[in-house]
Amino acid sequence: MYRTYTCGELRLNDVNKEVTLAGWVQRVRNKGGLIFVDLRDRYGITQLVIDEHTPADVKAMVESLGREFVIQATGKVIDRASKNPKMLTGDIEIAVTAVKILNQAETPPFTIEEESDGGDELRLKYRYLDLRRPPLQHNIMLRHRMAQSVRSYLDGQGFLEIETPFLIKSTPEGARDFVVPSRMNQGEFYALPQSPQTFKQLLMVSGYDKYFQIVRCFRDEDLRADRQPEFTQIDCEMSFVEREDILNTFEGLAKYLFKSVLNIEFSDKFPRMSYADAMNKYGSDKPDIRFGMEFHELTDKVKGKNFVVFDSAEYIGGICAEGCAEYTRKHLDALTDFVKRPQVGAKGLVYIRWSAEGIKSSIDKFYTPEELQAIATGMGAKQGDLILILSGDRKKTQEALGTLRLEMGNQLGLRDNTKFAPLWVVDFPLFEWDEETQRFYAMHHPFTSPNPDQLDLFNSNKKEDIQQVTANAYDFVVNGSEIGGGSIRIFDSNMQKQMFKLLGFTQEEAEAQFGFIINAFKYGAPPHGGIAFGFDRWCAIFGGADSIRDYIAFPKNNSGRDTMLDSPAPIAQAQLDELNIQLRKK
RNA sequence: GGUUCGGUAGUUCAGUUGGUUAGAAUACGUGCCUGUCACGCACGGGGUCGCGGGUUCGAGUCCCGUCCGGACCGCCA
Repeated sequence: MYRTYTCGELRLNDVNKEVTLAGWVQRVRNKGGLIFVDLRDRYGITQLVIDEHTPADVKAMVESLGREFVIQATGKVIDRASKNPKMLTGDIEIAVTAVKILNQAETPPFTIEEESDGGDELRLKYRYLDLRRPPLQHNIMLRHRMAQSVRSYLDGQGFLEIETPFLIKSTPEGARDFVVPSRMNQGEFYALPQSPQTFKQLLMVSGYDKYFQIVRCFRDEDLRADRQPEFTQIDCEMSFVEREDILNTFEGLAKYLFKSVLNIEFSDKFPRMSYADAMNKYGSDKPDIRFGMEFHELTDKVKGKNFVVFDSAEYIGGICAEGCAEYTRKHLDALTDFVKRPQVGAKGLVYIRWSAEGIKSSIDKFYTPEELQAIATGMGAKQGDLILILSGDRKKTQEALGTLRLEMGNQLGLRDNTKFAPLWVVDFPLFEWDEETQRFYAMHHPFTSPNPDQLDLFNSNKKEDIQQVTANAYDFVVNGSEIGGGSIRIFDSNMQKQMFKLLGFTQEEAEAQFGFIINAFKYGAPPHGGIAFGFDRWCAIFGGADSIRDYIAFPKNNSGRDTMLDSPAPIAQAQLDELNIQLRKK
């Protein structure tokens, strides 16, 4: 037997037990006559002690230990002379009588402790070492608990976990596909699924009325801190349901996870907000409602004072930053630079400071103090507050103001990662008009149904009507992060035909791409709908982190590379020959 | 595809206007140390300043190119 206990479980009431532990040497503190060794495994750290009672050969062996050696240590649990209240095992230590080196280790390139000295790139390259660190181990364990809770809840609700294929067919809509060449069908390619969307709808046709899967999905698009080319979804679909049924079922899942993983209870129903409200109040379809600072539209209130910027703007809106009237000119300039960065895209920033000395603004030339005070009061501001105003195109300006709002939230410490504000966003537009290609795209996907009260608009074929159609779709948002989204699907073939028509598909194109599902729907498709959650993101949010990378055991870097494997990589000529693929010279 | 920041010791970083032998911390090695737990003290080894070119009497520092990495925009139905 390699061990009788783990390095995390021994306590004062284990004193005098003869134990054997196994693990990695985190640190050796050699005091001369007295040596301490921190022995680590995934359960914790236990201190080994070598003193004058320890056999000389054991002491010599301990003196030869290096960081990350794998050892087995036997000894007696003793009450420590000097306890460490910061450690769970800090009341005891092991008086070592025997040590065996199970494996030596080279000195690792960074320190493997709570806080590593290594940079991100290096730690990704040696991911297997980074994963030894307690913070990463906690993340991986959190992910495990989340997955178990999801299964336990959905199983309890009668859902079946059903696997769907990874080698499927490429479709030009949506994200770029990862493609896989077929050896047996030369010149043809599989695609890896962006999601099991069509399969789960087929499973509804097959009568499995509650389906779920914790499943890997693939998208060949550029990465972000919260986006990986392969990621995991909690993919769900139900039959004989309306929107309300779905929202209730999965609000139940969310509450179950909050309770079982974080021990946070939500007694009230999660708030719901229309897409239009979200854009008008927060400039985002995934608003962070941990704090207020809602937009106030000023478009009709501030025009006509010869301030050309405002007079020519389609939209003027502002936010009120409570207690920020004392911001210095330098600070305000920095905020101006922030919104003028190309990523945000505002042309400038107008401010109104309402301090004890009175009202001061960047537009004093055009507005009297009384007018400015009226604007401020109309926005619910009081003395001590700072008002920030952007103007321009409606959508772009709202989005920029939304970015500024989040920045102010960050600066004012209003975005506390231990607080959670879940939210359903509903009534999204069904279509997005693309100027470049002069056609509509499905905002969600082409199987999303319009809201039941929108059918006249949906069938009208007029561009201005179509643009207004809202979808029977919903997103689940937590703390400004989109955690999940779904819709009630189209199950009527005439409605599906109209959908393809509006998206600019000919009958033949629709047949070629989605023939299998159109066919399937001819044989008795039940009304159905579903939702998919970004599992990695959900884990990161629960862990209070911005990046999903630390919740994925082996993630890719910003350029989609695995620096540990050094992939992607070229393949052998023989492999290419077998696939009948010839690489083009650059 | 774009914007922006970075690449100097194993690691994390500093390096002034272009000027002597490129520094610190940490890690590593050796020695001392009986209550450490970020142990302490002393000594020591450790550098193709990402790579290529240019300007200059002289380049870690300035210029051009290139590679790599981070954040973001586009993209992500």
